[in-house]
Amino acid sequence: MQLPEAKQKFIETWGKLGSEWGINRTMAQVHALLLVTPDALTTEQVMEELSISRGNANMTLRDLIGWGLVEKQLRPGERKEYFYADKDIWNIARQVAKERRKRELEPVLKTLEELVQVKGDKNDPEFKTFHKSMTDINKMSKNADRMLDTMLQADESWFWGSIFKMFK
Amino acid sequence: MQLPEAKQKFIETWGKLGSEWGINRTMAQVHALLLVTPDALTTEQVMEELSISRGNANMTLRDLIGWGLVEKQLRPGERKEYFYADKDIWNIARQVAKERRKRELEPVLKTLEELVQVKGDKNDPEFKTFHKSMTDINKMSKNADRMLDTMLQADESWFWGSIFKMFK
DNA sequence: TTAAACTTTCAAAACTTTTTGAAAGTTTAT
DNA sequence: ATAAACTTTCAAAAAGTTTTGAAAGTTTAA
Repeated sequence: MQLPEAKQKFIETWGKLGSEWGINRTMAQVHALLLVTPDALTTEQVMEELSISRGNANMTLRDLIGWGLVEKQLRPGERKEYFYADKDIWNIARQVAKERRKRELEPVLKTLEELVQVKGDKNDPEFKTFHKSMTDINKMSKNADRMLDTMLQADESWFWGSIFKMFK
Repeated sequence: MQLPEAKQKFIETWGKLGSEWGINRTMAQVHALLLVTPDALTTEQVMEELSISRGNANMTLRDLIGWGLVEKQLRPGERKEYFYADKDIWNIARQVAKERRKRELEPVLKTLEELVQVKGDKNDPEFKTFHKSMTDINKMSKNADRMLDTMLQADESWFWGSIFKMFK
């Protein structure tokens, strides 16, 4: 397989993976493109490479910046904006985990907290089952959340830090 | 908040979370319904409770069985099929992780393996960036995969087993 | 100023996914 | 063998999501 074909395949694969995990396909594709490109690209170049419209390219690039995955670069004497993706995969994973936790997990944790509080008749099986499920899910989510938090700060924690070094 | 309202809220929340993470909303909702219901339900009851069509209920229930989250129960002397969800949240999480790894991560790992092999000119920055990204992503994915695998078998591993006990 | 070079917006169109419901299929009891 | 009770299928419709592109907005240089 030659480089251009390989790039295409990577963009396609990354896009598919993204969409299966709730990330807009185009966003994942633009990210993939920037990941395999040594230097920063302009909106125009992204449009060109992926055959997408200006509006789409613009919105997607802004989203990627919002996710902390891409940065805008300005070059002295040039008006165009250039976009560059961090290529450290560990940073990328961290960043995505962080954002999704904030955007999607946190609101759920808040709701669960409420639902655990719901009072009812302790002899009613309906209530018992509901309460147990809420308590269990809440407990596990909180633990997962704490664990994620610890992992995200792994560099600062000797304990997880040393465990993760095994995997880096 | 009263029980029926709380149930509704949980079903809604679970459904939303599912769809944000690439799981069909209805499937997550049916699962949520079964999670807060002490006993097994029939297709008819699921249709009724969630106001969905027979076809949809049937397909969704079969999908849930395919994910290993729900089991079909048959009662002696009855023709109807009853559906029951495992309520152990640790099992649920394990099961979902296992399935998604198999369905979505494995194919990506296979493609990455190919892409790492792609040969090219070592002085071409295009090639260098591509190759480095592929190698890094591949390495991390493999590690994540190994880690997941270890976690899924945590019960059988003294090392992770003892770490996870802290979180259970 | 002005106009050229860019970026952003958003309503409408295209596309994708999910849902419906009626018809076909299957199983069981008699 | 029949028919009632139940489950499955799938084409068409609805719902949801993403993309387009032209127009509006902004910034900069002269």
